[in-house]
Amino acid sequence: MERLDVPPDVVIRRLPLYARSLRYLLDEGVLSISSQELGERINVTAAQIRKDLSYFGEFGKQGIGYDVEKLLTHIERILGLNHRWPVVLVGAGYLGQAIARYEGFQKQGLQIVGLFDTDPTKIGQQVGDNEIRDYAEMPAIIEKHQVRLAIISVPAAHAQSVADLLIKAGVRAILNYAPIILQTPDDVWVRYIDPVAVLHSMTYYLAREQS
Amino acid sequence: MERLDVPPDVVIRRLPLYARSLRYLLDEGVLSISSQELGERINVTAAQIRKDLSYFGEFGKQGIGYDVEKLLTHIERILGLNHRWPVVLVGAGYLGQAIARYEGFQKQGLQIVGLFDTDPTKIGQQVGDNEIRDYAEMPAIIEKHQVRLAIISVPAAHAQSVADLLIKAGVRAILNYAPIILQTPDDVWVRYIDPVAVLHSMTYYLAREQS
DNA sequence: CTGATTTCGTGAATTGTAGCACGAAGTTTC
DNA sequence: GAAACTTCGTGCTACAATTCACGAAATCAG
Repeated sequence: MERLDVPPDVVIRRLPLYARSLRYLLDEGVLSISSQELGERINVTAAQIRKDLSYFGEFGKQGIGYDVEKLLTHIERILGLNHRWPVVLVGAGYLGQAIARYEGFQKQGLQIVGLFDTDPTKIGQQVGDNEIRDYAEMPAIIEKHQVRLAIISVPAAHAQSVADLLIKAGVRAILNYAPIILQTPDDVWVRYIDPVAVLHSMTYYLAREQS
Repeated sequence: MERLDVPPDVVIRRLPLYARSLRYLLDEGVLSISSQELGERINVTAAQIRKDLSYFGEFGKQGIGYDVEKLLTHIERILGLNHRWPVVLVGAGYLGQAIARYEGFQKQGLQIVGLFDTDPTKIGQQVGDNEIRDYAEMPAIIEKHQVRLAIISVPAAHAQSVADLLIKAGVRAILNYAPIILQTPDDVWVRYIDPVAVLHSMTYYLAREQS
């Protein structure tokens, strides 16, 4: 039976973790895996994996499990990873440069096609494969590559105005490293990378341990 | 009435966001704020904020709202942010160095007391206030500063063994930037920073937009 | 070929989270 | 100082997510 329900966002967020684990398994030469075993690797229950996948079809075989390569292909197609996604990166400070140099993006279908900063002393510098450009060039680059995905790594004080610029130029999804909540239209997706908040949530538990 | 329920983890994860917003409000000179207004700033409903806070006490005043400074102090105390937390950072690649140089940690009560790498050419180099040290010095530094919080920014292939070392030396909470799920004892807290997974969950929606 | 075993997919039950809505307590207006 | 407002804290309800548990389908052992 095909499911017709819309998959909840929590499920969508787990799919990339399944995909990554399957990539590692493929590298290890594992051909097939059960929901049980996969779950142990990523600390998720077997039932959850089976239910999550059931939103998209039937990919497993009773008594056997899942064919690693096939399931990976399915999940990548579901996530739209069967083609490359052009991404612009705004903010070329230490963090922005580290992001620009990280091969993990390029390897996983995310191609940084533009790196921007306002600092005139930085503009023109080469960072990995990218040259740092002025904000003024952003709309043209976004148009040229049909970019819909952006990463913001500018100081908090500038993040909102950068987001506004990006959205005006056609960006529909933003990954924001700046420690501030962005106000955006309903049809724009925003997610946050917030290490300080994450650490602060852990200090809560550490503070309560009997030491 | 005092609540006796254990606050769920989702609530604990939101507290740092409330705290941050209150810090901004304090800087802006705002003295008092309603749950409604605070909610609008961080895209959370007013009821949720009130309910979250009710796990810890009664901090507001009917008809008025919350005293910004007082509420911030309360939340910081709840999160254990009334004192500094020593942190070790393992992995001094581009990302690790960017993290080490980010002032946001130091400003928010997180003090990096050790920066480690295995690369002999890096050891001894200065990165911001920290010198890159060999793994061999980790246990001593962790012991000396009573470190319980660590950040891992090494390649995925080494993350698990680094986590094992850290835990053995006394670390109880880990923020992991490596794209791999760590296997740890139940009494160790682990959280992940995973920008590729986050971007991949957004490509799902982008791939489905009528273009 | 039969019985034991494995593992999937999924409805049902359980657990967890968020939001509503209202009494209470405070402020503001005139 | 009374009436209109504002806003909190929270019991209750509705919604969402997770886990259980079982029939079905496949494999394996002898």
